[in-house]
Amino acid sequence: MARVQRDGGDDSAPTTELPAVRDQDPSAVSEPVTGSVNGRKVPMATDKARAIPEAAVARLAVYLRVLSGMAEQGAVTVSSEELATAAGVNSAKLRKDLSYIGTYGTRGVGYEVDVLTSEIERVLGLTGQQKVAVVGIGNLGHALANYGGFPGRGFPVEALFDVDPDLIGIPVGGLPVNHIDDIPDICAKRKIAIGVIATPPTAAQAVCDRLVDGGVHCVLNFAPVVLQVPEHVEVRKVDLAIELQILSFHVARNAEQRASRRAAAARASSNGEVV
Amino acid sequence: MARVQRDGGDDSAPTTELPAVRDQDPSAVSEPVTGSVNGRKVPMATDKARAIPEAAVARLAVYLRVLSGMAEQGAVTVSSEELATAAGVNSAKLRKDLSYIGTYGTRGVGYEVDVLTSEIERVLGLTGQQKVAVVGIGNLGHALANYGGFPGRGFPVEALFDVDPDLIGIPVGGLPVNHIDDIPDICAKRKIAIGVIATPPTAAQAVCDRLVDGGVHCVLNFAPVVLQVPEHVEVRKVDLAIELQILSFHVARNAEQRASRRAAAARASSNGEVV
DNA sequence: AGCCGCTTGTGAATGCGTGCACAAAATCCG
DNA sequence: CGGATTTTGTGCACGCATTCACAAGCGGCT
Ligand SMILES: NC(=O)c1ccc[n+]([C@@H]2O[C@H](COP(=O)([O-])OP(=O)(O)OC[C@H]3O[C@@H](n4cnc5c(N)ncnc54)[C@H](O)[C@@H]3O)[C@@H](O)[C@H]2O)c1
Ligand SMILES: NC(=O)c1ccc[n+]([C@@H]2O[C@H](COP(=O)([O-])OP(=O)(O)OC[C@H]3O[C@@H](n4cnc5c(N)ncnc54)[C@H](O)[C@@H]3O)[C@@H](O)[C@H]2O)c1
Repeated sequence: MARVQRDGGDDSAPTTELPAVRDQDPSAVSEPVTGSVNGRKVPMATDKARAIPEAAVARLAVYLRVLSGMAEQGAVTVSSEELATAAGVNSAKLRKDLSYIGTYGTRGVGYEVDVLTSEIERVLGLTGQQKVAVVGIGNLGHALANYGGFPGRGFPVEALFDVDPDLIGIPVGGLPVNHIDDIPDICAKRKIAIGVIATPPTAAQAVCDRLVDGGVHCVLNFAPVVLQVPEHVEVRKVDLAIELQILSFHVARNAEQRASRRAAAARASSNGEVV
Repeated sequence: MARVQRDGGDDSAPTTELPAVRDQDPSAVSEPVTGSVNGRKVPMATDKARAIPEAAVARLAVYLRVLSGMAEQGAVTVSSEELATAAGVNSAKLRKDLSYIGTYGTRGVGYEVDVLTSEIERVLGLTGQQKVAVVGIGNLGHALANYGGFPGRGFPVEALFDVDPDLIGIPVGGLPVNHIDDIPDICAKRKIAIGVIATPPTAAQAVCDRLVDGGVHCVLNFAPVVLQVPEHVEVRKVDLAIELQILSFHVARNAEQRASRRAAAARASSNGEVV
């Protein structure tokens, strides 16, 4: 059963733990069927030590960016309250998120900006550079290849691919475009860690397969299709049409809410309720 | 207190409430279902009728796209199992998602593709067109303005804005670029529903404020900053750097997992365990 | 030194979301 | 016509995530 795509918009992740990937096999194999008798946490995970909820990981990345902004402004320490407001979250949530990665705060004072920064970077695996390849150098691919924000944050774009003969060899953002047939070779050779798919939807699955052939374990997919990948490959998708549709849903919801609230207000104007 | 940005990657939504338009209406309105009687929970929403979890909304949009693909291939009915696999989710989850919007399936048969399509469209508010404005016509803004996938899905791009004098008046994707000072006017006049921000981060908040001035209630933000908006405005963000960092985290995690698994395997090689 | 105020870190409660498993419905078939 | 078969719709239980609330800890002030 191939692992499916993890929506960039959703969440609800099973807390990326280091789990027994196959099935755990405790001493005695329990009944596969809803054995409600789950004993207790199987010994297993010798280093189960950290299991950071996926939702927390996403927020840690936000904290990191906010922190870097604060560092630029000369801040040395920061309290959970400040950081939380700047990141747009609840301060309790922020502290809990930070507690997943260790105890680096000083009670009564706050966190040291640079310490916190490097600890988050460590946990997110940002200590080294992760090389990126972009496939599909069209409208979007051009934008991505030219974007300075990636190399600036430790994600150098080190390979470009397309199928269009007119593009092959042309430099985009200082890097020549290669043919997609070379994806496996070049990715393996350059140790590409992350593949970005910006091809038309029809080509996305084939491109993804080649990336996987080239040893790429992480894929960021802009094409509006659900990619099938082997278990060890992590896919995130960015689907703008879906983002718009979610917004659209809120428009509809609000409109109707307003409508029914008007009705409700009219109906229950006698009460002193304040909403 | 300003409402904060809702991460496009997160979720954890308080279950957006739903219209519950036509459909059956149970004679007696049941008590607020989950109402734990701790005194606190105010009577609240009189029409709390149905609430669609935000996560489900995102998936409904995916189902919709899959359905449209199936319709093109001439499918008339589809089972929850088929649709679920195509959408990359569990079939139980899919059925539960669909149950939020009503009961449109036929037991033993499945769902009629066109019925399901239009019902989802109705719930998502896709029956009409939602006009979109793009602000910041740089690398990314150009790609967005030229992208045919938006108009094709009911989201016509009807205004472009930038601050660069060299760009003003130039048509991009068939639409001339206007100056950002005209945002409020033009948005109000053209009834723009959704604003897309593709400016540098420093300009994003100011641009957002102007969009709100122009009556825009929904914002899709590509700039890596947390926007502060009034309560009634819905913001979703797409942050590519954060997507990459999340992937990076998984690389690190997997590496660590592999390492510790090797160790564990070596340590426990005496057992007959098979991994 | 000792107290006070501030902030962290976390136990516990609650709420959501997911997935299982099954009853209810509808069709098919003998 | 009744039973076998298929597939929906959902009650239920579990586990993750969020939030509250507070004790523990630290620095500074007197
Ligand atoms: N442009 C946007 O703003 C935008 C927005 C949302 C989603 N998307 C999605 O991103 C993807 C790319 O969009 P775009 O606007 O850049 O499209 P585009 O047509 O401008 O570019 C697609 C590029 O992919 C190349 N290509 C085609 N087949 C290929 C293959 N088999 N292997 C490698 N490359 C191949 C084409 O030569 C072209 O250069 C599409 O899936 C689109 O749906 C784009
Ligand atoms: N290009 C990408 O692939 C990419 C990827 C991830 C995130 N982003 C983000 O998207 C945003 C845009 O990226 P880009 O690569 O298109 O940048 P860009 O520099 O190419 O384009 C920015 C555009 O915004 C315009 N602008 C500047 N100030 C403005 C203002 N006050 N009001 C209106 N317009 C203004 C500029 O004139 C320019 O046309 C940035 O925030 C960037 O971080 C881009």
